Amino acid sequence: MDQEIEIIQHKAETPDEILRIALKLFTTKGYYTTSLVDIAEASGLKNTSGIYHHFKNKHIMAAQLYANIFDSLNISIDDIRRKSQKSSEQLHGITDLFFRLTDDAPEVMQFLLILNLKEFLPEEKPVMETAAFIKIIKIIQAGITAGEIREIDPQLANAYFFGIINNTLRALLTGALNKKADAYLSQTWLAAWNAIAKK
Amino acid sequence: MDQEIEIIQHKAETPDEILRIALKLFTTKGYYTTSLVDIAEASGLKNTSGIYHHFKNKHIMAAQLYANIFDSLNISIDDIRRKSQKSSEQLHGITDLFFRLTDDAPEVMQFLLILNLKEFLPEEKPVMETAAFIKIIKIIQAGITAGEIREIDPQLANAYFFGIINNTLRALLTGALNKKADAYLSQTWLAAWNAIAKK
DNA sequence: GTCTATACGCCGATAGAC
DNA sequence: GTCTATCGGCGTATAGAC
Repeated sequence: MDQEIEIIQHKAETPDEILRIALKLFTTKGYYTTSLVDIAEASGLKNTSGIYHHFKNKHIMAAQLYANIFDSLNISIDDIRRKSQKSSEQLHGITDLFFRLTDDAPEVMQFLLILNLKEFLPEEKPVMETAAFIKIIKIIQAGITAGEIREIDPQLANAYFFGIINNTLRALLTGALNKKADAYLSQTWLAAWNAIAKK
Repeated sequence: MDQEIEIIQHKAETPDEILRIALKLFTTKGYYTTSLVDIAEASGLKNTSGIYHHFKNKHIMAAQLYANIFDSLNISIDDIRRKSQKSSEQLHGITDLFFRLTDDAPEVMQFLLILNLKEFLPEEKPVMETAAFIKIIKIIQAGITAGEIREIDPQLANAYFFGIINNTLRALLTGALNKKADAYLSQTWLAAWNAIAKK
């Protein structure tokens, strides 16, 4: 028992740490209900001035979060596509990723699934037009061509598959389901895949 | 050809008309990005004062919209439950309702599916705890008991079924799918029901 | 590069004439 | 019950000392 240990009030000096804290606040409170004072306080700063040292303004913080999240998603999807040729396995990989993120980085999934991005990032591409999600549509198209997935509008197949996946994750993020995401992974994957699989 | 007819700039005097206009703006622009000046202008008023005549403040407009929408949803679900005993038919009725609303009152579905209500109505019940949605869980539970729906956590079955339904409607509302909602109704109902039906 | 202090604008809200 | 005028406050953003 080391009684000397002090509770260190964590101070976030680096831009990345401040961004992480902003993401946390944006996803729990909302973008417009989070003031720069909130972000400064949560970062252990006395002022908003420190924030302006790293970011030109509040909006650019949101834009950078958007870029970071969709970029890393895009990279992850590239990885997944490289590991396997089959659409079913690629979709399984993406499902694994989303469930893992829900347990390990719920703010990221909140950003993707709960926030109304169009409201505070109107100039950014809608989710479905980002590189990452265009690739998902391509995976589905390939699955249809290969005969793994039944022949329906790829956008519709996407809505069905990720409807089940994302809505389950939404239920987890809002507390309607209370185990860890991982506990629902295998059965939810099956339900989602069955919704679009051929035969 | 009646050349005398003038384009009448519509003026919204009644509280209900103003509320409808506010809903439209909240769902297209967002709650915080919609000012009372915006609402006044869209209502054909020169000032915000007219609005304060009907509503104590901006927040209460959102709260009233919330109450109206969930109340009428609750009533509709009661109607649907009265018409049939079978869970499958009740869920079918709710699916019909949601698709019809998406075509006829997209702002209402936007309010339910796209807006992050917790951000500007933090004191209201989360969607899943409203009377309407508690009844949906009851319908699913009854379906499990009756052997129509397979034996899984009702919250999970709800996530699957309405994952497919709502995500399809989201795709419609955001333009990823471009026909009328009605065009996707029958196949989407089938996909959603198959995701939870026994055997 | 973090502090104090402060400017500036927008928006919600009110008072009061008509 | 709609207008004019205006207030107060909050939140973003900046200037400048240290």
